Amino acid sequence: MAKSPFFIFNSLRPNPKPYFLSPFQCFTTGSEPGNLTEVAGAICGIIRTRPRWEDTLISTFPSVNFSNPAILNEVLKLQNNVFLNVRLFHWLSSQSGFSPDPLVCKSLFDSLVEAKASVLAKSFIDAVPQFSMDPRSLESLIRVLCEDGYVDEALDLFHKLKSSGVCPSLGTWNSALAGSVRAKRTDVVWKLYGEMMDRGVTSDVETVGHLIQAFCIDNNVERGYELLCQIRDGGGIPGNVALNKLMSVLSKEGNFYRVSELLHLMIATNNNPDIYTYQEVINGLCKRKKVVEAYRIFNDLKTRGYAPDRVMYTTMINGLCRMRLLGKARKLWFEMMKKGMLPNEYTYNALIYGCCKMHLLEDAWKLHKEMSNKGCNLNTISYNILIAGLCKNRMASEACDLFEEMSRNGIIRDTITYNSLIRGLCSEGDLAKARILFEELVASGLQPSTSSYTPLIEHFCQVGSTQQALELWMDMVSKGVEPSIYNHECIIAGLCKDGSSVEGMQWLSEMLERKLIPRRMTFVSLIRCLLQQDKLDAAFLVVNSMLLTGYALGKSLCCSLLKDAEKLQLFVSCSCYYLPLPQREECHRLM
DNA sequence: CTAGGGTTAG
Repeated sequence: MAKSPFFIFNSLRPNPKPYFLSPFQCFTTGSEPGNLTEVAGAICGIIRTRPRWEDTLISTFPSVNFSNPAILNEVLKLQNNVFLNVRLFHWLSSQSGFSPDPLVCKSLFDSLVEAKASVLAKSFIDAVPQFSMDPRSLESLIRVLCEDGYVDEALDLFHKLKSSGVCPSLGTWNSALAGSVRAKRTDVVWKLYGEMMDRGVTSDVETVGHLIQAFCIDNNVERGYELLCQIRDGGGIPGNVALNKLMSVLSKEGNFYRVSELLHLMIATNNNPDIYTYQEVINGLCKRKKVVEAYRIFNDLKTRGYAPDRVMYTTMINGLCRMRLLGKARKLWFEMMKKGMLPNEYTYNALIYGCCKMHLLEDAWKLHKEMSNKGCNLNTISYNILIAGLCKNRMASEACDLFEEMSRNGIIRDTITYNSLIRGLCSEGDLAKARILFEELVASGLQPSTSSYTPLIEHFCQVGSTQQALELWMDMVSKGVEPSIYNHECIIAGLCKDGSSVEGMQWLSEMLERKLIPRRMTFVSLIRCLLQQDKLDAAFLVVNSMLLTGYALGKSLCCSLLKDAEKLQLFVSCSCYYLPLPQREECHRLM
């Protein structure tokens, strides 16, 4: 265990001879193999025991010529640690007079690739450009880089190979495509595939499988499906990973005709659907609110011998919770535990969401505590679910406590966190606190969304602070956030409340110009406001555009208008041409 | 020994 430098010197002392040889004489004859091993061992010892061996190595071994492949190879072999070896190599390279041996470079590089140290191997190549690694080694590096998700670096190597006139094997192309798909870098997928085509590489089913997945990532299921049909007609079928991905997208977009077609195809070609496949089907059905169907399939699978795993249970529990079927969700929760599967953060989040939806905040809160006691990873989403649930149930102050707990636990808050709280505080009338949170949202560098402004604008208008709402509007526009139809309507309602009916009309006409269709209520309140101020002509103008928008007059509004029957008659005779027959009849009847 | 799946507001 004596690893001090003194120990090394002691062990060297009996045979100091080599240190007094000139660099060119040193270990070049092979006549003293014992010395070579011994010195290499001493060098390794220094490197192993001194964290800053770079400072002393040369002065300790002044006569050792590290450019000599025999000695360097011996050191590398003895040291048997690829990372230390590379560090030594890079350091030597920075010393003047060092000229690395090509074989040493190759063996170092190969050991890096073998250790799957993708980044180090790539930077090794970049640092030692004078050596061209052989194409087989480069191809292995491409695979390792892709496994680790460094697809740009892999692409760079493809170009290196290309410039040296070598075309990689299909396996290398495929692994690069696989890595790019995994990293969701479809730009790289298409670039690689384009180059494959240019160089006349014949692709196989695996290639097609990757392309199908890339189309799915690009939201282009149609092309993915087409590709599947093509290869099917040619007698091939890609693996289940690609098919399941296609299934996932088809199912989420509700194309259940094709989902079932794909299931049949899988069965017919002996690519039997697995739990991943059915999990995608069930998830899609739930997303499309066909939870009863999903639940039927889920139970069906169990009787047919499939063993749902935790993800599948969670998906089903989540679907049931979304549709307020909390009882069934709880049943599955216990069933899952009985089978020895513990709920994880996804499962907890699903059930907490369900409890919130059913206004069972005690239960939700209990689950939240249980979750953190059991060491589940509480993340932004778990907090967001409970915060939104509390806010919806008028428990904004409890939600604020959770908000504080987040920062204590080091959980990042996102826009949704803030938006939920702002909404909750506004609906309980605490506009001041909501406003502070809004400022905090902006100050923390998050981009506010339409939903950050909506509750504030809505409630400022409701309490008669339309001016503040208008300021928020300006802020919104200046930050490039698109106001919603509802935002417009709130402002109009606020202006009416303030008696600013003319401004209200301006806002309304701007909405109509921008083809934003207000709710009927917006027209009605503006008309009532104008009538109250005896602005009859203006009121009739608004009535006209309301009818043109396709809303009926309605009895109570007609009664208000009938107070000035003469003008109503004038209006009706002018505008009935525009009206659909039932409304025209309604007007005449009311006359 | 291989890939691939699930969660939040309005």
